[in-house]
Amino acid sequence: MSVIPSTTLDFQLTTSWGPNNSYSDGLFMSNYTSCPWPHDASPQLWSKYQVWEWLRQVMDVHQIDASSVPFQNFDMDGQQLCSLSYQDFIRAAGCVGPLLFQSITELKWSGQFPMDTGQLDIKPEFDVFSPFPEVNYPYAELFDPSTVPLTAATSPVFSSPDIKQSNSRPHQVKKHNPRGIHLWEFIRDILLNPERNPGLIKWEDRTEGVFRFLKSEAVAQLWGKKKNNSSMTYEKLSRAMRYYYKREILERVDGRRLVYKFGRNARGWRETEK
DNA sequence: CATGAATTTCCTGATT
DNA sequence: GAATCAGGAAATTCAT
Repeated sequence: MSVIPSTTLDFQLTTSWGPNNSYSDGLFMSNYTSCPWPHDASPQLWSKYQVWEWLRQVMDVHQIDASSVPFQNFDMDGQQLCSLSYQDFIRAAGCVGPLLFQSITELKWSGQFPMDTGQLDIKPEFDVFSPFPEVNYPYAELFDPSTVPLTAATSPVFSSPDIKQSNSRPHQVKKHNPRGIHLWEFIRDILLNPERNPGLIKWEDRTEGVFRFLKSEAVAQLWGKKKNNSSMTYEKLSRAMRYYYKREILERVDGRRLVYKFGRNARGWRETEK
C-alpha cells in the first residue's frame, strides 16, 4: 500500500511555522511572564527579521543606543545566531556582546521549558487599547524595562576568563536614548514586524524606504502608550515626523497623504543594510 | 542649576 | 467639512 513516509510528515510539521498557529486565541499570554520576548518559536527558528527584532528589543530594554551595535554583523537567521559563541558576540557587538549572549542563552533555555526568574512580576498592563481584535499590540509595550532583571551584569554564568574588555577599554556602554527609542525607530520597528503589525503602517516601497500610515490615530495611540502620554494624536506625532525632514531622518514625499520615506540618517530599516 | 536634544503642544494657514 | 500637511513658536522632559 502507498504509505506516506513519516519523514514527509515530519517535514511538513516542522516547516509550518507560519503566522497562523501561534497566538490565535491569546493563550500566548500565559507564558509571557517567563520571557519578555513574545516569539512563539524558539530562537533557532527565527528569521533574520526576528533576529533584528530581538536585537532591538534587547537594546531597548537596556537603554543602549541602537547605533552602538552594528546590525550588519547580525545579518543571520536564528539558527546561525544560536551557534555563535561568546567570543563571536564580543566580536560582533563589542561591549554589548555579553549582554546579547546572555539574552540569547536565556531564550534558548526558556524555549525548552518556562524558566522561573523569581521576581519577574509583570503586571498585566495589556489594558487593551485595541483596534486590534486578535493581536493585542505589536510589541511596543510588551514589557517595562524596569521589570526585566539586569541579566548580564549580575549573571555569574559568563565570568569567562578572557573578558579582555576590562583592560582594553573601560569604555562604558553608550546609552543616550532619551526615553527609550526615538519616534522614527518606533515607526521603523512597527514596519519591520509584518507578522505582528495589524495593518498599522505599510511599506509602499520596501527598497526605497517609503511607507504609509494606514491607521494614523492607532499608531499615535501606541506611541503615546510608549511615552506614557495618553493624549498623543496623529496631529502631534506628525509634527515630530516633520521635524525629521531637516535632520534627513525622513525625506519628503509630497502629494501622497500619510506617506513618508526614510532618509539617509535613518538606519536599520533596509533588508540588507549597508 | 544650566543646557541641549527630542519631542510635545498649540496654532494659523494651505491642500486634498 | 474632515483630515492632512507645513512650519513657527514655546513648553516640556530627560540626560549630561
